[in-house]
Amino acid sequence: MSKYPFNEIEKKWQKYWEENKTFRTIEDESVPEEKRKYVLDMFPYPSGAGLHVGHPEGYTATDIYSRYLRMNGYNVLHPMGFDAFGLPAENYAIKTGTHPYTTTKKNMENFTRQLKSLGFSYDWDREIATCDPEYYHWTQWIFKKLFEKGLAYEASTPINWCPSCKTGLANEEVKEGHCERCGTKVEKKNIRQWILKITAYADRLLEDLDTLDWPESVKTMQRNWIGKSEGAAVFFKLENFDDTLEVYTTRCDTLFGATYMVIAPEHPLVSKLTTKEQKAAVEKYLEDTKHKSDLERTDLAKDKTGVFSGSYAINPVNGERIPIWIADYVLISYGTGAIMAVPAHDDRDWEFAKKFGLPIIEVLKSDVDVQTQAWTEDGIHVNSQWLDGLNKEDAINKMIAWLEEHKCGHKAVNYKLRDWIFSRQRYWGEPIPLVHCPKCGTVAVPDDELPLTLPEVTKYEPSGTGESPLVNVPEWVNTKCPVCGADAKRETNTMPQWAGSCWYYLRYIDPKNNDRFIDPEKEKYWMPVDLYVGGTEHAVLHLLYSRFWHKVLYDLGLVSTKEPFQRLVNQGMITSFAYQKKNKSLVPVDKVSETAPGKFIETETGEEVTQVTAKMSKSLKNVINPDDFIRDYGADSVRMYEMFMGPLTESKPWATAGFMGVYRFLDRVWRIVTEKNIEDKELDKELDKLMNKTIKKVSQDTETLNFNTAISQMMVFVNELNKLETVPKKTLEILALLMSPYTPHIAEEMWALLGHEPSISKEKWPSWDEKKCLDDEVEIVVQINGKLRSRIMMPHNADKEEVLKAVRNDEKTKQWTEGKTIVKEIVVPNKLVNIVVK
RNA sequence: GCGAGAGUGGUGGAAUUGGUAUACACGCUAGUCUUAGGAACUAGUACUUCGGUUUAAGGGUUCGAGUCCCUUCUCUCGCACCA
Repeated sequence: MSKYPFNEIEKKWQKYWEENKTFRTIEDESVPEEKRKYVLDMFPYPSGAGLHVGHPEGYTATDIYSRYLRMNGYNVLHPMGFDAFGLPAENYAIKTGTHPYTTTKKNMENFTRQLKSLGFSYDWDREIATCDPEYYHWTQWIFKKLFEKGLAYEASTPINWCPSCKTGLANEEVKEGHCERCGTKVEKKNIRQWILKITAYADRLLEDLDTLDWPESVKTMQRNWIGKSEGAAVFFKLENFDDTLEVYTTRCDTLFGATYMVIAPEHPLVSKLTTKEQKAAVEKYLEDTKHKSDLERTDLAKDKTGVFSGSYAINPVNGERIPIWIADYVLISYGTGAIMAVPAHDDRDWEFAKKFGLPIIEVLKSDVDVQTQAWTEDGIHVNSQWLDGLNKEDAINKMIAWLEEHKCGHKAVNYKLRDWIFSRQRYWGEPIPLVHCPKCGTVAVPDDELPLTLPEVTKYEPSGTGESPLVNVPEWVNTKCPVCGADAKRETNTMPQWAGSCWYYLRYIDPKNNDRFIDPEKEKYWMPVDLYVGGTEHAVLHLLYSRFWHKVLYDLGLVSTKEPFQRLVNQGMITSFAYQKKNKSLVPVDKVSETAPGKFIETETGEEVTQVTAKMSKSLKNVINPDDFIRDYGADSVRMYEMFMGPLTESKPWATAGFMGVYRFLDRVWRIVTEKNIEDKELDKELDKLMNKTIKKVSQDTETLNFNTAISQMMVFVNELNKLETVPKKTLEILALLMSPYTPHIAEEMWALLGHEPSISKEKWPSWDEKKCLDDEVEIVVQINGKLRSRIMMPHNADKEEVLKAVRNDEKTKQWTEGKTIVKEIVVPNKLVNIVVK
């Protein structure tokens, strides 16, 4: 009995594919346009921990799809690379002095080894790394395009600042108000930043979502993130000042109910509006809010706080004096940082008005007493002079017309989307290719000086002043102005990690081009990406940023499509089993024993625990390392199990027992090929039918990415073959072809054992004969009043009368219909008959 | 609070989109075998008082509902004082 020698087989074929460049892709012009496909994975950050089980899930899915397409005559671009700038390598450098490139390179080598050990059919000649100067040359070049178009600007903006690490942090590096690295409470600090004007593209980013084949959930998240809202700007004259206060409102029709105004503590008019009497109180309030974190400020459950400024505004519609308050429930970052408060019809305003004793005026007919609770539903206007009796829509239109006529307001649109803070005070990122000249201002580094490479530094630690470690390299910072030649200084901020991933899918198309970022002919050949598979965690970051950059490139005529990723599929997360006590606390896997099927206890205490699914974590001891399984059971098993677990898009738990089932399946296939009699003989009718049905199901399910059910069908087919004494060679050839996208190593070996030349990946995908998939005789289900009562066999496509005749003669049916009146007979061809009786 | 999605055996999950619920796999039970291997093979495995009953709970539409509609509950994810 020979055991399935996966280790030997897998090494052998990986070597073959590499040496023969089996998966090298070229832009073959003879392939018609509709036969060119670009299948892309989200490239990984090469962390020190190596691949986790989530990586092979998405990567296997695209690999199966790519191999399937190639066998169906498509020219497929399927590349891989590394998102190689990133904080872990830099933090490690701060701790140990090891250059981030050294760490990153080592990790990339490890990732490459792991990816190759899974047998993915990437064209490795197209590999890229975002930290490679040949690559970031063009990241800098694209940044220059943004800069030249006026889409990059400098501003002083408050950012998250860790006083212990002496550095600014990205939002994603702040966990619950504390520094992810050292746990220190994060503060706000004003730092000079480079900002990209993504808001200029808000409308197009929103509208073009409709043209994409993306999961509805991701589109919804992007829509919410962009957060377009339509309303009006209203100008309020200020009492005692020759100035106006502008607010944004979606309900300008409730203007008659505005009883006070609120401006954010950061609003530029705060000091001007604060009267002498209120000065002390306002200053104390500003000091208090400054120390609150974003989390504390936006916590819905907290009490409203605020302070009266001492000044008044004039309501433009009725000339009423209304007090101006300062409160942190109004955000400076949305709208104008000022609101008109209508406490009768807004929960937040109502709560604030109650706390500070401000008047509440009903302007929409309410079912409740607005003095005791806010009415936030619709209603007909009251107490609103010339709006009384109107509905919401008509009142809004009439009010906007009035405001425009009297020049105290106009229609306005607002977005939640803010401009993208693009600079980081870090070393390990792309240098921003700009020079600050005292005479010429900020000037771009000329194209022939790109790439502007990172200099060597002795210390990776950021300077204490909120600047990047690059400020400590005077010979790099001090330069000449490219325009006038005067002494000038380089920009020392670097780009965020998102920069490199904004356009990497374009570089794969032309990865070695030293003259331009992409050859337009090649770009036209492959773009857009036909299938993009990755996790859902990038729904509003990478996937929004890259759409933005792509649209800028499109406007410059540098790419031919409006959108980069035509179809997006989110793979589900692979979770793990964990065990939960009655009090909902989780118990590590190694502290639990199974006493009976489905019964688990905590070993030490004997307390009953229930099996639940949870994210993999070190503390729960339920982390699965794919390397272990590849070593012990082979890459084909890992690939196939991850596809067999369930639908690609669902999150599902890793069950090692289930994994063994797939391993046994491959072992069984191996034994059939190596131990059974294989003869070149005709298939009997039943086997031929099953084979054709299998080809059909596997083809259709692979096409639609329903890999789990395709695998089920292969198992059904193999279970049947396993019963045979002598196996027809044809069936095994077909099996090898069907398996080859899923388990390419064993399929190549089978193909060779059956006497064929490699590589099976170059063979044509098998086709099925629809006629052979049909059964001559079909089972017809007989229902009486919708309940299953009998089954009869009928020839395929028997006509209605024939079927009914047979049903009436059926003994069991007779028993159920005897003495009753037949009201109706429904016949579904080849499936069922339903007789309704009384 | 708002938005999106999901609830099917002991477990992961099928169900040609309104037509035989539980395919395939795991686990379990019994047996055969022995190179004792996370082996292989055979049979069984939703519940049942054997009439029937079952797709989170209840109601509706229909000849017929896991699938469509309404109500409720639970879970997951995202956003969250966005004026």
